[in-house]
Amino acid sequence: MSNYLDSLNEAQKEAVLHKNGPMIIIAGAGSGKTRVLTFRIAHLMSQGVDAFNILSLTFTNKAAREMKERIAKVVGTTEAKNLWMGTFHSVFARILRSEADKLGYPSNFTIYDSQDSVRLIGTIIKELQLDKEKYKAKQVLSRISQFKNSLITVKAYYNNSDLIEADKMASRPKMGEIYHHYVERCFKSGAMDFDDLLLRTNELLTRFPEVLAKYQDRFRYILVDEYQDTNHSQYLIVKALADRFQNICVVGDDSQSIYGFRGANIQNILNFQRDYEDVKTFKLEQNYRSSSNIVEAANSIIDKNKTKLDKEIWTENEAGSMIKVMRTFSEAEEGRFVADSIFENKMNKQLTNDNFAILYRTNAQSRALEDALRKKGIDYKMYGGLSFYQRKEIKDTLSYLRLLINPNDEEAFKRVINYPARGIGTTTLDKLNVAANHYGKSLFEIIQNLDKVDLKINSGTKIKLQNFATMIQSFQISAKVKDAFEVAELVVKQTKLIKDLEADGTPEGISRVENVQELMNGIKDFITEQKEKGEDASLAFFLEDVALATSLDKEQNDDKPRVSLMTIHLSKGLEYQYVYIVGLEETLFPSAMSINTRSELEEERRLFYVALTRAEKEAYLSYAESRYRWGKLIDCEPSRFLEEIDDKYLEHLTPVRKQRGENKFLSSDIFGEIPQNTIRFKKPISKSGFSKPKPKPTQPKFAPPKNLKKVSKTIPNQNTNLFDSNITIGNIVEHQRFGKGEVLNLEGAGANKKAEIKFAEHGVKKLLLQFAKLKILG
DNA sequence: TCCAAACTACTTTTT
DNA sequence: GTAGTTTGGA
Repeated sequence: MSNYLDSLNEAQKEAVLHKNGPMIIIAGAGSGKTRVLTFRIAHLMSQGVDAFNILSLTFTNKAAREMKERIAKVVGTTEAKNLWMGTFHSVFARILRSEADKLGYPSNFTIYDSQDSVRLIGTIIKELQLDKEKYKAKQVLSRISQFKNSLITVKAYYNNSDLIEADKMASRPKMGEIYHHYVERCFKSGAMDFDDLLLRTNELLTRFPEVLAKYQDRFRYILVDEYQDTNHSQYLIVKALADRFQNICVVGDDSQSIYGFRGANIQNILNFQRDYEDVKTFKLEQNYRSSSNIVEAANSIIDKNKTKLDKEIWTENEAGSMIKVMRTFSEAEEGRFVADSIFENKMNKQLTNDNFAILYRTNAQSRALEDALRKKGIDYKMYGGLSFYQRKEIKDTLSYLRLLINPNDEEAFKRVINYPARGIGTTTLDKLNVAANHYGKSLFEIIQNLDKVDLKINSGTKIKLQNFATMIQSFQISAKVKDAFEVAELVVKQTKLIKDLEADGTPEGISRVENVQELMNGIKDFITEQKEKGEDASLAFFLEDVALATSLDKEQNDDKPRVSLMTIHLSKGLEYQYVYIVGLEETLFPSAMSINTRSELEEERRLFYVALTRAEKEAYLSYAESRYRWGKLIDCEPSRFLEEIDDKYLEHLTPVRKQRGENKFLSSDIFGEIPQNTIRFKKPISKSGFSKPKPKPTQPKFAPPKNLKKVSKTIPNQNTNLFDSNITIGNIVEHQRFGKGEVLNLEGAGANKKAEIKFAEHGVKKLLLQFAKLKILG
């Protein structure tokens, strides 16, 4: 152990060696925080603390796994295994399962993801016959989420006239009612949403003192990573558990608090010293990760924030290159610039793809970047976005599995009752719903007891429902003797789910089949791995793992090194030699939603700080002058954050565009042109560098022609105005989805003009020319 | 009840 | 530009 200590600096060593009592480690970006946490846990164990008595809460399950592995290297695998380590959600889901009966929940409760929650709220809004324009399911959910994270139960809501008044003012007077129904429906379905996992834990610990005492006694040492991103609900859990022994160690960096939107409370870390007595404070201020240019530039940004703890991040690393700033005229050019630059750096420095990351503010930005990388033949992997587990076919398959584990799971039931189609439509489902609400039973209980309820459904439908119930019950029986993979296989076969997808025949259908097969492989891998580790390999646990895995946890194991694409939020805690931060434009980053209050803007600024401090060697910042957003081409202004970095850390790049014939450049090939290289020049120090002087005085030659955007907008679009075009009978046309076909007949005029077209693969269809995007081939 | 075409809303970030 | 929802015809 002692030789490990030698590798630490003074501040780190002190933090590792401090044993008892409350402590806070304020750890700047790249200051070796994970090392400190790892060694601290290892050190505690070497001092005789039992692994069972240590609870360590991390931000992702991946981080927990990695830390466990590192600890295992110091103290041995068997010992490390006994550590309680994971995200708040997964650790407390585990505890809630074993204590579920106290709260009236089944131990096999389902975990609703946001999609399930939104759907349920949508259903409730419909049932209450509320205006869905005023009550947007997503917004309602985020409001309810706020309540839950602040421990405002339905009862507390009704006792709080301020909240009621606020919702009235927002013309949503029925908020309480929706909240009430939502909580009841979740409970009846045996389901907890993400917030429930924390809220119910709090309920468990407050309502049952003996349970609290038990876990207080178990978790004698508690460590919380990324403490700046904990919400009130998490704060209270930690406080309750640590109350007895007060061996609480929180680690965090207020400058990296970026989850305010989901209820994270930066005050938790700012006030930690006030919450506990005799708090020891440790500051890790030396950055080992980044070049000093990057560290200092990042400091110059975060200095603009008013709310923060006092600390000074510094580094001994050499200055390194300037931060490169790139202005491009479109998002497509931005993509090409990034791809070219990665390619260039790879070649010049003989690096593999995994040394590069591209970070963006919103997931929607990934498309242009992916296109550019693909064209350049650079392998990449994208994190987040529409995740595998959120795809329809995957959710449907999982819903069967969920339903057999917990038949009361309403959302799962509704997804699969008529999928694949078995003749149970909305009418029947509505009747079932009415009955379920009337009897206070779940949908599944209703179809199990069709004889006892008066549903006014015909006998044919009744048989279909009974068959469905029987099928699910047979799965349940199989699940008792078979393992998760075998059950899943049975389900996929019996329900003809794959067959249904295969019958589709379209490319999308084929990829859906592949996805389901991929899921099956995933289940297989999961249970083999769990069995090897001697851990829970049940279907129920697989479902929990899926529900609580973060996007970073779901990394596909793949031998190829790949460039990483992700949102800045996801990049927290990671590091790469070369980092590209794209889309530095006003209303995109900072987001238009976050420029109204000081605190929101400060969070955006912290986000930028996080992004920049991911870089070890070089950072590239880029912005486009125009970009497609919500389907329209809009003009963009450079982000204010660019101006906030001291110019002495920056170097401005401009793409060299082909000189010969700007006409060609403006042709429809406009997005296919690839700049061959980049030219570097140091820009004179001037703040106005980012405002848009056009034409740009320094490099008029390279500045995009003023009328560029107009030109690109008016590229003849063959899709519009076609309804009065020269399409005639006998033309061969191509449709986006249906492919090639022959025009058999035309009818109507103007906007109502329709064509009857015989498609090679899809038969004869009648299409409104106004909408059918037809290309005339001859 | 089902299917396909038409329409719409979406884009801030996530456990 | 896309996914999910609504509509209308069979």
